[in-house]
Amino acid sequence: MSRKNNETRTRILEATVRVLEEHGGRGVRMGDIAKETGISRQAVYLHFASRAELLNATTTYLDEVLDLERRLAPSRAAKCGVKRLALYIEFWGNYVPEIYGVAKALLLAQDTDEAAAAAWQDRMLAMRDGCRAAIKALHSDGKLAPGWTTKRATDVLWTMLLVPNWENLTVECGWSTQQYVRWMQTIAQRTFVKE
Amino acid sequence: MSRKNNETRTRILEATVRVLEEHGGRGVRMGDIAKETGISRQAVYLHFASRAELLNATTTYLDEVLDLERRLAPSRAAKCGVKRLALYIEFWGNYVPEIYGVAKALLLAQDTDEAAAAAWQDRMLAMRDGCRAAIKALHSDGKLAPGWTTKRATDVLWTMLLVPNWENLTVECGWSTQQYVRWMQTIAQRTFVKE
DNA sequence: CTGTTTAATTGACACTGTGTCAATTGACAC
DNA sequence: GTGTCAATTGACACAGTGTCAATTAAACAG
Repeated sequence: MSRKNNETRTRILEATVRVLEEHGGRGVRMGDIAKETGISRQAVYLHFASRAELLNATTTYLDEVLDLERRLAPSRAAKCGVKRLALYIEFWGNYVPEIYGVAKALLLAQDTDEAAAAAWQDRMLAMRDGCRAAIKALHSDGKLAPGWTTKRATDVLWTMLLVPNWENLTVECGWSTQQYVRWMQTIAQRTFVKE
Repeated sequence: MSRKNNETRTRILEATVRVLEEHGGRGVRMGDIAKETGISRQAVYLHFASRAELLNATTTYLDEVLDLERRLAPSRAAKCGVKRLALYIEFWGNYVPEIYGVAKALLLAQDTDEAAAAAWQDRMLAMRDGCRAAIKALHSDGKLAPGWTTKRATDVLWTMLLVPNWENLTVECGWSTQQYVRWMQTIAQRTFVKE
């Protein structure tokens, strides 16, 4: 029934996460995912219409499993803008490593896949909202450094937090996630906070 | 003869730049490049062994045509670290838009193509050297802000200047290249320069 | 227990894109 | 003219995505 149906769907999603994480999101084919799930390649298409849809569903699945909302709570509850900025960076910096494989796959699929490009765009716009909220909190505390508009500061914070930046600092430069979070907080502080 | 041979090779490279630029580096096939050149798809393989080699050769070609060395000269000749940092950012910020299409294609080819990944890596490491030189100049002027090691500052500057950051600020956020350069200079100043 | 439903399987196929190969054309050089 | 070499055409192998039809297997309802 629909019960078994959903179980397999979940098994596919779990397998996708595993295999994508293992390969850093690069060069993973539908057949690899099917094999990891323990079903035939064609059976995957009984649950997901296309590779892009599977990748997209996997990000949503990860958001649930990793409890995105709970993780976002501290930054949202921050009582001042400075704190909110720091907590948002902490949240995101710890979240990226967990979604990295899937994110990278979605990012690379942009080449040929229009739907994948749109899905990625969506996720990034959601992240942007978080950045905007942090900057606005800073602004309404009167703590936004001179020279910044809300829009421009949001743009820069958003860009700073892009996945390729985390990727470069950790994978290429050998930083730990903790170091990444600390320094991003420091730079954001120096860049956006008055005094 | 080899004369005609090289003319066609150049025509292919020119066509590659054109068509890649036009499509933002996304979804461009060997056949598209051949068509743009005005030759058959197979003929492209008489000059370049693979897609990755063509993309790689195109970056080298662009470096020559755009006179990379001349553009690098001002930052190299800077008489103080602060100036060098600003000039390097200016150089790079104005260079990226000109190589964007090819860079993006190379970036996306990483998914399946090992050689493309290596080629991109190489280019990025070269850019990193420029960053390191600027940070070292700053350091030997005694102007590197407290808390930074040369290595860590280089890592951050390098990451800041990554292509996806330029892409996000211009394509997604609508910044002009001039705005990008100005703000990157400002942020780098605030982040790395003492006082 | 039987008949129905539904997930999954197998095998085949269409389609696209990369890369290779063989046979042919056409221009230019000697 | 003959040889050389770039380029052409057409065919092919190969990998990956997505589709389809026929079949198996298991769960479920009566």
